[in-house]
Amino acid sequence: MGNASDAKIGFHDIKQEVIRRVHRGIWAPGSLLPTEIELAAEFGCARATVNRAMRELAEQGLVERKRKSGTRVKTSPVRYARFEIELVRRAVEDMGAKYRYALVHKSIEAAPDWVISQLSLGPGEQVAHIKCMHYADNRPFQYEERWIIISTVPAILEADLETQSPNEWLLNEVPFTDAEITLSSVAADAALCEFLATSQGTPLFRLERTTWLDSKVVTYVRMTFRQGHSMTTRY
Amino acid sequence: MGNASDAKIGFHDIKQEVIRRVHRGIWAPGSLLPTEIELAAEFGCARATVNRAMRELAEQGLVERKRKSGTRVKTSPVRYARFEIELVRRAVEDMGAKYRYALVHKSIEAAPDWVISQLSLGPGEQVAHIKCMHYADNRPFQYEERWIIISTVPAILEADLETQSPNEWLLNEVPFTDAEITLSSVAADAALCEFLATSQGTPLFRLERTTWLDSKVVTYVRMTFRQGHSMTTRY
DNA sequence: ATTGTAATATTGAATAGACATATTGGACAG
DNA sequence: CTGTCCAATATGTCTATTCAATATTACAAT
Repeated sequence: MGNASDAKIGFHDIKQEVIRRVHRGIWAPGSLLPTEIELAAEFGCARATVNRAMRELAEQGLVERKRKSGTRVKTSPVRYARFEIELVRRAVEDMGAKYRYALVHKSIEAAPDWVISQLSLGPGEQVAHIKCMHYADNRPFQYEERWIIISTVPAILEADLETQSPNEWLLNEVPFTDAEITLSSVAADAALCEFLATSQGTPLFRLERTTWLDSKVVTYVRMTFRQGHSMTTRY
Repeated sequence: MGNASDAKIGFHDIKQEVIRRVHRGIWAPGSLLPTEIELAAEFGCARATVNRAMRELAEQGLVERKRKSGTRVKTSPVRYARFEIELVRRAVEDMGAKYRYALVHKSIEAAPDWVISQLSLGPGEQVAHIKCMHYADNRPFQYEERWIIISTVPAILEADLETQSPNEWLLNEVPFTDAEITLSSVAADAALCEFLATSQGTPLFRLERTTWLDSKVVTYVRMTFRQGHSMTTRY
């Protein structure tokens, strides 16, 4: 077993120690850290162990690594916050409320100019334009407006969106490789007032997402939440 | 060198293949995956390689792993979006604008009731209450209102916040172990109108953050951005 | 001076083997 | 049937070694 004084040190310990040293200014922002080999010697472990620790610290944004150059402390340490993007159904059910979905509008049309420009589509590209509502305990929770690119997802033409939300349908039917999410704050316009039962100008939280399948746009969606909605994360 | 047909497969390839199989339903949600040893045999690589692939997929939220039980596809695949939380100075400078900071107010006082309750402080806890502005090219960019717990950070009493923003001061002086971030949408009130040069009721994007050092609250801050601000991430 | 090239240092990744740790499920006693 | 204990097993981690990728540096050729 080995006695208490020489407990083996793992990549966790190394991470902690490196973080401590950076915090204490022993390794200043911008400075070059010892090489993996030197650190392995210092900590009395294999280089792979140091490598894993440093790799995770780089992932976390504390340090930057480059082959041959070495590892250095980032000058302005970036913090990341990871938010869970739930399915609306889940978000509602997690609150302990009853979820209900309703399709408001579905049409096949040529993409409007602003959509074409925002998504870099070809002119005259056909899209499915969908509007729908998500309710929590029969009170409006989220208004969703979505454009699905037909040439990427032809199956949407036969999809039944009366009972299943487009998000759930897409999740089951269409894989995607990339996504971009934007969070913002918008004022309720006439349509939003009606659907979200609020008054003109009310500040609302909006999440927009575009998804791609290998450089072809799959869909662009705007989800606007009821008044007072927020997103929280801990780390 | 080996010929082209037997290129070595790496953990990246394994990740991709697992993702593909889950998407295609070959491995259904909730189902148990083969063990690392079996997968290593299938892919013709070492178990450590499979391990890394699966570890990252678990990190990503696609699968769940438990010792002895094995690895299974998550029933409701959670998507995470990771947002970069920059220092305001950086955010402004990254836009190519000139950053300017101004302290608006600093006082030492007993924490107001709502702060005590929100942060679970003891009654009569002393806090530094700070208000300040961040400008981009001399136009308002962000209004910051902050409460710093003196018993956790006594050094704040001597901090010079005329030239350095509290955020930067804290970053250099005080480590923290946990943080909670909340994003929301708020209407501009009288104070916000004045500082952010906007009109009453304008929807604004707000980021709130509480940080702890080992279960002791360090600070709570509310950062409200100018009209039109948004946060974007790609994954 | 500039450009090309080769040597070299450092991280990135894979392998095979070993031990550690948590958890399940069964054997067994009560 | 119930609770306890133990063995089997899958993941978690570490080691030592090898090779690959890549950025830097030095130096030579133009």
